[in-house]
Amino acid sequence: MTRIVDKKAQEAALSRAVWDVLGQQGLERLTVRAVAAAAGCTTGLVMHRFPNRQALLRHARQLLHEKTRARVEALERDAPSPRAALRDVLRQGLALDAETRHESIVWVGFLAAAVADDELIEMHRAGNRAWRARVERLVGAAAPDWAEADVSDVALGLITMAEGAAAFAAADPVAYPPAAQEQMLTAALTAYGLSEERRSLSR
Amino acid sequence: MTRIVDKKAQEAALSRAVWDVLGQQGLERLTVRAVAAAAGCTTGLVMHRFPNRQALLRHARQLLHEKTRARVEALERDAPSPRAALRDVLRQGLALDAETRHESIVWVGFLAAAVADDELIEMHRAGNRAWRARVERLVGAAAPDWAEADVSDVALGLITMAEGAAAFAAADPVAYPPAAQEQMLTAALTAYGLSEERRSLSR
DNA sequence: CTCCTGTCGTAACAGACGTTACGGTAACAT
DNA sequence: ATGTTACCGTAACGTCTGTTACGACAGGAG
Repeated sequence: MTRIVDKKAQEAALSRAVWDVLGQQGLERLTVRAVAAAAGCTTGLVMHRFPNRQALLRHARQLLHEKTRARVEALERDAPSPRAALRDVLRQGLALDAETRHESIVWVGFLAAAVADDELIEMHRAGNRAWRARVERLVGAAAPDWAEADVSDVALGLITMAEGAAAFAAADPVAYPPAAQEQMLTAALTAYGLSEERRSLSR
Repeated sequence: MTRIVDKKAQEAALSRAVWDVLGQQGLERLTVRAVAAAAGCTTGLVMHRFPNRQALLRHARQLLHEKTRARVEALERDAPSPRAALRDVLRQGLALDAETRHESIVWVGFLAAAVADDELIEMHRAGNRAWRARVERLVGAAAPDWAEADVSDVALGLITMAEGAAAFAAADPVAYPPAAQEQMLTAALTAYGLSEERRSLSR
């Protein structure tokens, strides 16, 4: 009939191009032409795969969410203990290397873009609430005897800290090197009584 | 000689217009025309006061930084104790009402814009480092017997938590109501042993 | 009053933008 | 081999962008 093209792979490649432009040139220069150039094609292909720029951005946002979720699930599955799982899952959200630093910049870019796009902000909220629920579950597993309210407060403190640290480190890698972020996370987990080293008796 | 116009006031009004557009329409719609419309003037005045769009954005960024610094200094000056100062200063960084929520959106917008503007990112870094140094000083005053490294780790955990919470709450006010943010902050300060309620003996 | 200097609205410019239309091309079915 | 259908590069469209140029206007100085 017609020749076969891997549409999903093309869409993923274009989404990666969106991440590249967003991370290296910023939201203001995130044009269809720039994405096409980063993907090594022309605007013809981009507009053939997506009805418009909005749909392209939304697909790229969705794919980023799925990517991080897969990474988190793998970390959680492979963790030797609930507290290790909590620590590893939070750790992956930091900006510790070039890739995660890039991801954090892209995350901020999408958040800024969501101001002008109702569906983007809705996607952010859905993903963020799932993320929060996950960390609450991990905190609950790491501290089974805690009251629900304490689990909620601590989980919130942890996810906001991780996200804020990633944003700070992405914007100023020199001032926030990986070691500083890791020590910050360790200090927080220890303070909350969620460190793996020695179990705290209670809060 | 010539008629007198309050240039500083005009620049401030235009900067407020930048904040308005950035917070309500987002970075992508932050055009010179939109700023002029929000300020109730035309592009003629905008381009008469600023050499170009970049300078307008940078001035607005600078003014936002000075605004929050003034607020923080007042809070710090009026605080009854070092621990109250720390708590109040961190609290003002949260997104607890419409104004601070708006400020947080604007902050994210400027951070996203800084990807494409070397001077904006440099301004962010300078302001952020000053902010970090301030909180480190406040933590040191609130816990005089701590080691320098501990002060640094805890201060970093606190500022990243506050910034992350503001961003989350601005993007999803329903899921992150003021009470949740305040409880999160209280829980963190208590966990770190920086609560005002009862002095912790040591970390 | 008459300059005259700074103010700022109006209008236009070139370029970049998202989007549409079209056509050459390549691969599959027959 | 030939027809057919989807693919996608090319080019154009109208719109919107930052920026420039110009001129009308206002108010202190002489």
